[in-house]
Amino acid sequence: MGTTARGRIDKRAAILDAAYTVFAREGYAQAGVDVIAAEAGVAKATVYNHFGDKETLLRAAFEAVAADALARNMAAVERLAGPGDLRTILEEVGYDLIRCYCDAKSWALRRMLAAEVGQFPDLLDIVQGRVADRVMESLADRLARLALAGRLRATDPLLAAEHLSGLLTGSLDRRGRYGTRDIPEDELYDVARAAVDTFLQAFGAE
Amino acid sequence: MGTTARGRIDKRAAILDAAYTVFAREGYAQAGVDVIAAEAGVAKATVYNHFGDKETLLRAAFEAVAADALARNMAAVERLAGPGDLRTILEEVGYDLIRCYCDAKSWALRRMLAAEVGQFPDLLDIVQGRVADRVMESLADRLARLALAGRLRATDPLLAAEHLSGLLTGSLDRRGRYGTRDIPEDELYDVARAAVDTFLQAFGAE
Amino acid sequence: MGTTARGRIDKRAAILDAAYTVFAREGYAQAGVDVIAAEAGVAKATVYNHFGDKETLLRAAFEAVAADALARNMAAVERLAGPGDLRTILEEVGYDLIRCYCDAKSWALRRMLAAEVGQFPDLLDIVQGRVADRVMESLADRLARLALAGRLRATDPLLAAEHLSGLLTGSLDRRGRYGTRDIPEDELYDVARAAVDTFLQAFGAE
Amino acid sequence: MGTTARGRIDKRAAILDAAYTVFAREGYAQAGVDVIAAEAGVAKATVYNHFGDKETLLRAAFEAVAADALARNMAAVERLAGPGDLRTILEEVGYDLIRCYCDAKSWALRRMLAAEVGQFPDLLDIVQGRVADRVMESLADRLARLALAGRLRATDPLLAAEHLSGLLTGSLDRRGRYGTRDIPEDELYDVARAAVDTFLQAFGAE
DNA sequence: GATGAATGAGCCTTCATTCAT
DNA sequence: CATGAATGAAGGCTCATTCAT
Repeated sequence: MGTTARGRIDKRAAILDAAYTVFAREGYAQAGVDVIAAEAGVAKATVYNHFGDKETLLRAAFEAVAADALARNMAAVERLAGPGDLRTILEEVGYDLIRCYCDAKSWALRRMLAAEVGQFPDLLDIVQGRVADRVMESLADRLARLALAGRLRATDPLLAAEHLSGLLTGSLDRRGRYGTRDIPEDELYDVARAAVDTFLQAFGAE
Repeated sequence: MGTTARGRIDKRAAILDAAYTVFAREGYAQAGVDVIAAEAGVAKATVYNHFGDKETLLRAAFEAVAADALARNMAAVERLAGPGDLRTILEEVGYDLIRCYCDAKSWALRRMLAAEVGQFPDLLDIVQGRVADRVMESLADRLARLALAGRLRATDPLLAAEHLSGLLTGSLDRRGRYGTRDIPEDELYDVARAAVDTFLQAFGAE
Repeated sequence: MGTTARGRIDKRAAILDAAYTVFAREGYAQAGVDVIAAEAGVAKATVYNHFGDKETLLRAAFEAVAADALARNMAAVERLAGPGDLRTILEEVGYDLIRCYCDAKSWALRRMLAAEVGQFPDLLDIVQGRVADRVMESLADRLARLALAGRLRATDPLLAAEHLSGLLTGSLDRRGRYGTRDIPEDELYDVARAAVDTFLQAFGAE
Repeated sequence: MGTTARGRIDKRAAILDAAYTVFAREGYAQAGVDVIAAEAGVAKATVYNHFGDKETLLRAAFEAVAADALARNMAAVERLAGPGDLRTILEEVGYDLIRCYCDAKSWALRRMLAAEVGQFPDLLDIVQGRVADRVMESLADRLARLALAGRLRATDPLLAAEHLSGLLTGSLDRRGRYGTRDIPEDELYDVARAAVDTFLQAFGAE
């Protein structure tokens, strides 16, 4: 009994994992439900028992990954509160955010979103509404507190957040070739440092 | 006489147009060649006579759109040379670049690239190698000349170009919902102005 | 319980049967898998579930018919062992072999083999290696025993078998118009009798 | 003018040749008219200008090859009239007939006939009516004359012809693997000698 | 009469989905 | 609930044939 319930949950998780892996690897349309089932180690019909149809499976997989991405981005942003040298902190947070952006699952999330936004516009709500917007708001909050504390120039904090974000990620699609190339760690750090440098030039106190 | 050749060329162009439209609307995998043929007003076999297979058709459509995008981006960047108030010029150029970025075909180009880069890595060479990189280099060239002329702070021009670009486009995916929402013109202008403002704060002379 | 397995086996057999019928009637290339599926009373995809592709289906159908033909030819040849008047026995065996040769499925087998040997050379191994050669060897064996028993002239038994076979079947392609005409039973018997007559004239003891 | 007519005839012959080559190589159904046209060095439409459709082209090619085969078989049979040692003559004629049978074009003719007799029964009339039957009748004629001359036992000459033919060709399908293997010359000669030996044993005078 | 381009029908194969066990 | 088998609706591609030059 407990075993069964466990088995059931395990299977569900295995399917979700397999689905995301296969969707990310082959794209939603090209991904076969047989392949997902095989990768999850279950029968094809079991996938349907759990998720009803392929579209629902996509959404479920999206939600799982989006939740994970949200948590990791939030954790990065929240470190902006602490004391210490502002440039150093910003560089660390920036680097962490870049790392989140360049995570394989994040690349896949954005690629799949771009691919399917036309067919499934509600995926945007999952990714943007539940993740990107919240992260951006949170970042703006922290920057606002820094401005209040006199450590940054006082401006529209949302704009500052957008610009920091743009400086950090603006070159990553090109550098990472849309997720098909792994950017070396030190290159990532250079990107973060340069972005923070420009950001502080523009938004630094005084 | 010329009619035949014209007719042939017209059909080829019509197919390319239709292909891009349908690919952009439905995604590469979901797009049916029959639909493309119907939209182009030709028989399905004619599509195959011209392009051999669906994949080649995708590449050809990509190349056509990429060439167009290149031309329009280049035209925008080249205006950076002229005389006049630097902020004003930058705002205009920035606005034009944003307009290029937000063109329906450009959205589609990036979405399709993201969607299919896993299956067709060479699309990256078309879009990035032939367009994005060149535009960025060209932008860096112009910024370098402005720095030489003492109108900008002297720094790595490629970095400056990347940062300007990041500031301009960093928020557009979110604002434009990956191309599914039309951003009003004045919002675009605000974005350009804010980006240029931050850019000049960071890279302005003095 | 058994019903499912039965059903599966039934379907497989039905598909094989239908495939052979349709292949024989229309030729491999012209035969549509939909037609085969319809004739078998299953969905087209079921054919592919069982056999993977059309080529494999052809081979499977060949093998089934070849196995059947082998059994029937062997049964005929094995009767050559018994006692009794040699001429009578030879005539009966000869007649049976001719009947095997003129069976509708045998005509089709040879026709399809001839038709497709260029594209699928391994069909030859199925038909010739597993059937024709074995029957010929078996026939040679029996003739050898008859020679040993002094009932036939002692010669190369394989040659004798080939010649008996040639005498029996040499005129059948013409008479049966490659399987498109049914040869009357008594004509078949005449052919057998004449062949045996010539055979005994050449290979009879004394 | 003369040049044009010549060119026209040349093209027609080239198409017929190419058609037979391609039909023989790939089979009627698999053979593409484009391929035939390419092999003939003309445009596809030219093939249609000359022959109307693929079926007619097949018939025309058949007729050309059948006429050639008839001529060569007849030439072989006619040598049966001459003086000289009967066994020697029979062996030579038998060998020649076997050579005709094993000619690449003859294999192809029979293979294609077998393949398409179901769809185009009239091909049988071309091959059998115009060639096989006539050759057999002609052979029977010669054997009858030999019997009249006391050099062969007097029997039904048509039967004798059929049996000689069966002895000669009975093993060739197997030996030549339906035309996919070249039988060495000396093996062919052995076959002829053995067939004639058995034939004379059965039908020799006295 | 010869050609290049266009066509429409058809065919093999795949795949999301359902059903019976 | 998990599974193996079955299905129907497409979809990419080919090819015999026709048309305009």
